Amino acid sequence: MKVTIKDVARKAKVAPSTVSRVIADHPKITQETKDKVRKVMKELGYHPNLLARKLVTQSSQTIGVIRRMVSEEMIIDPFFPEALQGISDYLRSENYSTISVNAVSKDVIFEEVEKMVHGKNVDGIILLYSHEDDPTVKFLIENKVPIIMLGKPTEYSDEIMYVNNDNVKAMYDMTQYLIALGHKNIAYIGRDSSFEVHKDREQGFKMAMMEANLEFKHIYHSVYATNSAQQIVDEIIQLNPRPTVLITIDELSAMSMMSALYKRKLSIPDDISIISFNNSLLSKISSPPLTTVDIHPYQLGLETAKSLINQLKYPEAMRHNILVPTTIVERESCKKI
Amino acid sequence: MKVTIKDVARKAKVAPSTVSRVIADHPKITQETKDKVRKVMKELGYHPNLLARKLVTQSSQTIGVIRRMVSEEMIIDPFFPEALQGISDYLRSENYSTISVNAVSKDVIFEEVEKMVHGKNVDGIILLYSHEDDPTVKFLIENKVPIIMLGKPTEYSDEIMYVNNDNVKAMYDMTQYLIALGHKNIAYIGRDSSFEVHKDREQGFKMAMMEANLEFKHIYHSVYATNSAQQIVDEIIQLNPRPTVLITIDELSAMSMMSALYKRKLSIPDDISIISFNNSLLSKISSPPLTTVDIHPYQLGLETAKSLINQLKYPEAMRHNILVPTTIVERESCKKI
DNA sequence: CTGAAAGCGCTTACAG
DNA sequence: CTGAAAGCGCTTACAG
Repeated sequence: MKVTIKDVARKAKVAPSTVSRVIADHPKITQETKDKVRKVMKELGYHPNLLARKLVTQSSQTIGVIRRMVSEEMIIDPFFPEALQGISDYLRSENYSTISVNAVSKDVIFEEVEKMVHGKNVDGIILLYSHEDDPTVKFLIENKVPIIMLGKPTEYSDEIMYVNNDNVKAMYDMTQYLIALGHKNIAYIGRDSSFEVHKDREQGFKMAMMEANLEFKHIYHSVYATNSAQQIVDEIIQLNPRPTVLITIDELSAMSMMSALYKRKLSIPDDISIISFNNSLLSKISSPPLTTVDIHPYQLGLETAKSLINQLKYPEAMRHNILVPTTIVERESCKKI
Repeated sequence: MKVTIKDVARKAKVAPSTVSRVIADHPKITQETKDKVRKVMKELGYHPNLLARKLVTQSSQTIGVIRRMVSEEMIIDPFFPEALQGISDYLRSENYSTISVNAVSKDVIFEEVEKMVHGKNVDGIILLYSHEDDPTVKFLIENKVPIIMLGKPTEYSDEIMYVNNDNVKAMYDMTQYLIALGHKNIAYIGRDSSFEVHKDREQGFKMAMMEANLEFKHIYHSVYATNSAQQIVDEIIQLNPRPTVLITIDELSAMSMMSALYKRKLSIPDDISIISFNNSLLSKISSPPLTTVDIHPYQLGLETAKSLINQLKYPEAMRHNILVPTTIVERESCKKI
């Protein structure tokens, strides 16, 4: 039933080592023997046992992709499937498999990562999140595991290569865009700033406002839950003067703000404008379609994977981080005033 | 640097086989030697090499999760991350890893599955899709790979165990619910019926309409692209009499319909009602929040994983399929008339 | 209760 | 250009 390299060798009347070399398409094997061996492999239905190969080559040809959700709801954020697709498409093209860990709990993540690193199950790790004081990062650095971060490292920033957007600039640009449209009273709805991305975005917002000599007093930090959105919206619409535009930092946040606004009988963008980040399909099909910053999640994922594979191939190469540019996509949720 | 079972054995003055038995917590090893060996493992920082173990035990302790997207946009459907989470949570609890394949192309999927099966990289496969004439399913059956399907098999239904909702009943119930609310003129927006789920839902709809002696002439098949949504909506609103409610079969479809309706200045649910399926966070935060059928994706995923692991543990056990019940969740997108 | 030995299915110096 | 041998790091009958 199970056919191994020995069976092939026997039937083709060569040594197992020769069969192995044929599989690897070793240049010094004659075409003749290659053909002969390959024919036998076909006949016997031989397929190499990858486990055995991994054991001897000491390489797992698989990459661990670690994702942490701060909240249960983050699971449906369209950023992740798109980034993950970029990662797995690239890894597949390089003949790597991906094994993924996704959890809310820091401890679960730590355990899983420890297990896969010590068990030699992965050649490298992609970290899809970045926040302060993360034991997993510490562990990976100490064990010299090749890693790359999609996002911006808070610690060990000299040792971790990363791929990211320039989030300060992205938000700076977006704010300038709003100002150019005539908006002066802008409300900013961010998120928990223990994540680097949110710190950066907030900073970009403040920079642009300061430069334009505008006040930035309406800064909120939403959590994913919907009632918090309603609460924020209710606060905002009672402000006098009322902000003319809401900046949200992802599509899920934008959607819940819109819901809350509709509930208060406000229409978008006639009564109030709203903009967001990501530009997944969700932005296109929302009502109305969202003006948004395209952060190119697929591209981010792809570059991240590429960068890690490069690290594995050329461990001595110069470290360098990659910034994927962002672009503003105009749709119908934001009007000129 | 690298510490193996031999190093531990030497330092603990026992045989490697004893160390191995300590790792496995073999009952016949005295507590004394266990303690001694474990102490040395700690001191040396020993961690078992999982690759080696897998090779000798002929088990990979990993499950392949295969997903096929009919369209690029399907990638952000919130059904999948929730189902996947259910799967990976369960697998982790049983000490299995998951390795995933996600692609649009049938050929890519087939190749990847072939590679992981032949390479002994997986102990079993979870199929997250079901449609006609799928070479991957054929391959898995022929190679006697343990599989389970989340969805309903079209072929080999005697050989494939599956976990599913009763989609006929789910849609039948929903249609009855709408009829009870006073809706008589109902438009149904389904999808490509080469997927089993869509056939079943459509059938449930027709059954309920027939039973109530209502006509069901407004049946559309949307694709994921937004312009098709606008087209369908434009057709529907010109009908005379105009349908009072739209049935959509997932949240993405619902969102794009709502967008298209808003563009034509119709308000939901005052001018027209809309209902959907899934009940992820998206339904809650949409504007207005969607009345929807909860198909319990997390539970579906969990049961699927559980069922596969059971198959692996007890290969001789009776096959049985699992149906996860659905529930209607009332929100604000559908009114009584 | 523990050890010596064989073996899982490959790859890769080392010879020739 | 190809083969014989050793070895990757474990587990598991088989002895004792």
